[in-house]
Amino acid sequence: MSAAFAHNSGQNGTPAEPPSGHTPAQAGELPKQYKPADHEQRIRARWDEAKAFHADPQRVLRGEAKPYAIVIPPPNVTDRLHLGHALNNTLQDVLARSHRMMGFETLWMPGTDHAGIATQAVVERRLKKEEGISRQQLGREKFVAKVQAFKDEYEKIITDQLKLMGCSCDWDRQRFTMDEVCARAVREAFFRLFKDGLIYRGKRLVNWDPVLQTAVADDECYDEEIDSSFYYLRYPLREMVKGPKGHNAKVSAADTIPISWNELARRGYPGAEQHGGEEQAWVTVATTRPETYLGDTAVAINPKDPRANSLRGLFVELPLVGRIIPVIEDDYVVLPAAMQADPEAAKSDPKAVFATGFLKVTPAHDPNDYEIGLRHKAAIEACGNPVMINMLAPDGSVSDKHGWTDVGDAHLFVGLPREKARKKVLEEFKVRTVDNSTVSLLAETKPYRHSVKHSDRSKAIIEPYLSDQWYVKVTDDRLAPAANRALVADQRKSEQQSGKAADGDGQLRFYPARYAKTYEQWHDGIRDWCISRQLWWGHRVPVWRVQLVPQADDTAAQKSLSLAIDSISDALDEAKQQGNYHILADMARAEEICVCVRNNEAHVRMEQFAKSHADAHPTRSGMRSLIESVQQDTDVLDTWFSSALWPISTMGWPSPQLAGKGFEGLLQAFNPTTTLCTAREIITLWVSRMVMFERYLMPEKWEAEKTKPAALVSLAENGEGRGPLPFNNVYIHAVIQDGEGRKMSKSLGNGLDPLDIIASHGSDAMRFTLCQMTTQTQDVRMPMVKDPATGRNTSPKFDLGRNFSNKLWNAARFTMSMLGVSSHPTSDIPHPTSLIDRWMLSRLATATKEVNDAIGNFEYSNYAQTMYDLLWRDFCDWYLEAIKPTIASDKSQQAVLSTTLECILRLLHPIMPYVTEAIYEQVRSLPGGTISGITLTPPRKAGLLCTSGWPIASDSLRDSSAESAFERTRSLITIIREARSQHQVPPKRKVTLHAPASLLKPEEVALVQTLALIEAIDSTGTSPAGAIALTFEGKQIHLSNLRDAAAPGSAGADDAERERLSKIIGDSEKSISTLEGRLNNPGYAQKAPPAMVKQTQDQLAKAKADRDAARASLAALGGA
RNA sequence: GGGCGGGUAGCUCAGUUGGCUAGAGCAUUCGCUUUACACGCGAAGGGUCCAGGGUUCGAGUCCCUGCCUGCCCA
Repeated sequence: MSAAFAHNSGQNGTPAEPPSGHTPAQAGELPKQYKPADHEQRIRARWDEAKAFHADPQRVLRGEAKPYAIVIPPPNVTDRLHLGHALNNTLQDVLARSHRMMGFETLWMPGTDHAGIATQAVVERRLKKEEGISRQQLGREKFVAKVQAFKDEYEKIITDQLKLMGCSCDWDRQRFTMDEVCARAVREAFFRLFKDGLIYRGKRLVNWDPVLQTAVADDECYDEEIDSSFYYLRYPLREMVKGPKGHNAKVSAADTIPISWNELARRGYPGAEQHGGEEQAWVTVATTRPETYLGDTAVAINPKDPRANSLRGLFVELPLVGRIIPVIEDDYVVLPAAMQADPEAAKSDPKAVFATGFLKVTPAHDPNDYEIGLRHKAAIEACGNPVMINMLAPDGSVSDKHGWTDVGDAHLFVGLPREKARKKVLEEFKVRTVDNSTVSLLAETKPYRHSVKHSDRSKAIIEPYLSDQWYVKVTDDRLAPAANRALVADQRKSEQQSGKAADGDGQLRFYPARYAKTYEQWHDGIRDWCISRQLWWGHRVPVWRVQLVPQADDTAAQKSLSLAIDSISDALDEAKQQGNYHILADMARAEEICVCVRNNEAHVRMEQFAKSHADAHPTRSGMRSLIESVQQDTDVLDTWFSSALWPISTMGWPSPQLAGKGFEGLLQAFNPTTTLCTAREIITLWVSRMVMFERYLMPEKWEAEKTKPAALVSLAENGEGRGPLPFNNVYIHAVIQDGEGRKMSKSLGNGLDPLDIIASHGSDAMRFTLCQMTTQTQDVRMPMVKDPATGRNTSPKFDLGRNFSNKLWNAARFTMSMLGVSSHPTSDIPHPTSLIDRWMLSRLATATKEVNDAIGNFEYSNYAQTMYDLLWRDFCDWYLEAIKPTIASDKSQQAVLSTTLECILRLLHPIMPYVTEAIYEQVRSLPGGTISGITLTPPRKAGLLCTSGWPIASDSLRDSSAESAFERTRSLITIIREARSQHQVPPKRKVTLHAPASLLKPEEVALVQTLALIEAIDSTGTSPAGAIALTFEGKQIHLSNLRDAAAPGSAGADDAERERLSKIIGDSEKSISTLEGRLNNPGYAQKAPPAMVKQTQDQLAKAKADRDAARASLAALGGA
């Protein structure tokens, strides 16, 4: 089957496998190779039919099972899943499946995220490409319908991908961040935060994408260097001649006069005398964005600048605009390199090199200037200017419609896009001069390469832009600080430092622990969260804005405001609505009333109110004379707002009753969820917000609340940020990079599609490999190659998992063939006493413990590696090979074989669900028998392995004497194998071992015979000529009968033997010198633990014995 | 600028409280159509554990400094 076939299947949703009509074959008929495509679809169908992954909250509430819950980090519907998703979801599935088998009532909640800006951008691009129109041309309603259709398409692709990966999600409960259940949660959360004053509207500088025309978050931007220039503009200096006009009245040029260089010189301005005496003086500002001068409201100088003193109290006039703005002093201004304390050092700072010491201050168009503007509000406003003057339209063109009023002669720039405006400004400055002089307003231009913020989605250069946005006041003690208090004590910095429990109250734990620090520091430096986006795809802000008719004076305005509020309340019948509205108005400004609606019913009423207002006859008095317009806020919420509610919204919060039938008891049973499994950049974007919201929105006494009968549980109470956590553990996994350590991305073409891997290697192989590479580091590399046959990317790393699946398959095939031929076991199986069986059970018990520890600590690589060694090394290489002669007749051994295989299947199932389930179909009907000390609880549903019990292996099975005895036998076998290989003994030839009878017990002899191909052991104490000598535990033993006497090649046998012995002597001597060196160190015997010294002495004795024996053999050969 | 990782065999990575004469898989070499598996079996070669200091009887592991590299936050 081809990769292309499977790939298509992902898109149309048809499972990848060809129709097989497969019924479980008899053991003997199983094919030699495990073909994933022959099984995966059938297995998945069996899981689905049995509803094997459907969680029942009632079992938890009745106390029949403990809960285990994971919510999926909802993938964006923007695109199909990549390998990072495959990793993330495999890790979750391993947790879900293992805990389900351990007896927990396990809920893995699936779903997808609407991904506001990302999805809108993709659909907009599609629309432009396919239909050649913009979303504005299509209109909001039709556009949203298009996005909805796109979402449906990708939601299906993603769901199918997850299913093909084998994810054991509770598919009946699948959610989408914009479905009705989640939307209810969003409205409720917004309402409560709004009512409690934790959501506000404010004019701030945001990252503005002028192409998509929306605010974007920092994480939706990237920095990229561009070639640009520093432009040096001259602003003519003036001084005020008239006294203060009224309070903050506009100062005009007429209120000021030009100031000359002579006057500046008189004021002590260094170097003023070098300029033209009575000509008007100027200052030079350096900028990369000259067009923004239209919005300048000050010019700043560093107070340490020697020129500052003489300029204090002066002004500049903005050319063409004519605006008079003050010279202010602010530490932020970078001093030119020459003025700095260490001019040489300053030369490495490009800003200092390019600086003039004067900074144009444009608060509405630069974040630093914004801060400066706020610091010097009084000085700026004294000139009659607002601190912020916005001179751009949302599309990035120069505009006098968005807050810029004193246009003056600058009208020639209005309407120009950013780039054209820049050119035009430079042209105008170049040809104009400072009054009364010949000095050009444009001093010079210097090329400058610097980093500029771009929008991820449109690639446009970000414009810092002043606009009205909604904010969540996360700095409030009930939000970010409460999130930090949620950390467990030993992961909190403050408590680690003080050594005592401070105000922490939570159980939130990060794995690996270092990420707690990332989390804590994020909250320490957090700023209020801008939650509004000027998009069409998302949850619309549930606030209606009521504009009032302007009134003649403040008193009238306030009166009209009160009347309007009353009339709105009446219209909405607020009293009967039981607090479903929150009406907010700024009494001082009295221009607008905000009505926040809590639910859909309230929304509909508000809609009707708006309609009735619009329909009202203009001449009628009453409401119409008070209210100008009524409309819902057009913004939508940041995607993370709905994501932040995911753990509770998916379970029906705020109203399981309204959410529907399947939601009863879900929150009570599964909240807080157990573990969140995600990537590290998500700590700040998502983890933090989920903790803040849930702690704030859920009832403070949730532990007590959730034990009440369902009907009495109240979800409507706000805590003070002391509510329950959304999850107790946060596991942060690695990021998969390509072979060169680069991020996988579409543009680099180095990404891997999970479905391609599944098609070429099988789902289990992919999962095993991903687990195996998941260590505690932060990045893992995945070398990628293009498959020439399919043209698709793949990686040879997945061969590991494919080979391992196949190994398991064949081990099972062999086991079945062995047990299939035997008669059914009697009811009383003797306790296994043979060395090899005791050894196998001991290894099994040890591995089980290691796997349990690994799962508990999220050590996926250890888990996979332990299973690899158990199955491949212990079970296949040694156990299966060793039992071949005895298995057919040994009932006890049959039970060990059968039980061990079943334990391996169960232990491996969470990582490799398909192949283990497929084998289990066969194994269940095999004769076996139980082994005391091993508990294998039968499946709960439909005989499925995925619902069977996790194996329990008693510690009593761990048998150190069996392990050491086997270890000793194994080393003898290895020595013999090495000698055979070096002497090129034909692989099938059985040789003769000459060794004392006391060396090995009979069952050990049997193992050596089987595994090293020994025909017989000769204990007569003699060995024939031509026998070779081996050293085992410092004693000489011999091997003979290596080949037929007449066989060719025997002539060279002595040389081979000499070479072999020389190597042993060399290796031994190297060891001897290392070990002697250690023992001769005087401090060693005195300070090292005695057991350590003893061990070294033993090692030395053995090395010496090995060397001496090899020397003796070499001498006997007549060698050097 | 602040924080967090990584640097060990040709490649990808393990190496948990210091005890190591440093491991695995892949790749390489040699031998095998061994009736579970060639997606396999047996054997072999391959390392200045980034560099330099320090602590210690003993350092891949702990401490300091530096270099390279990646990520997150500003």
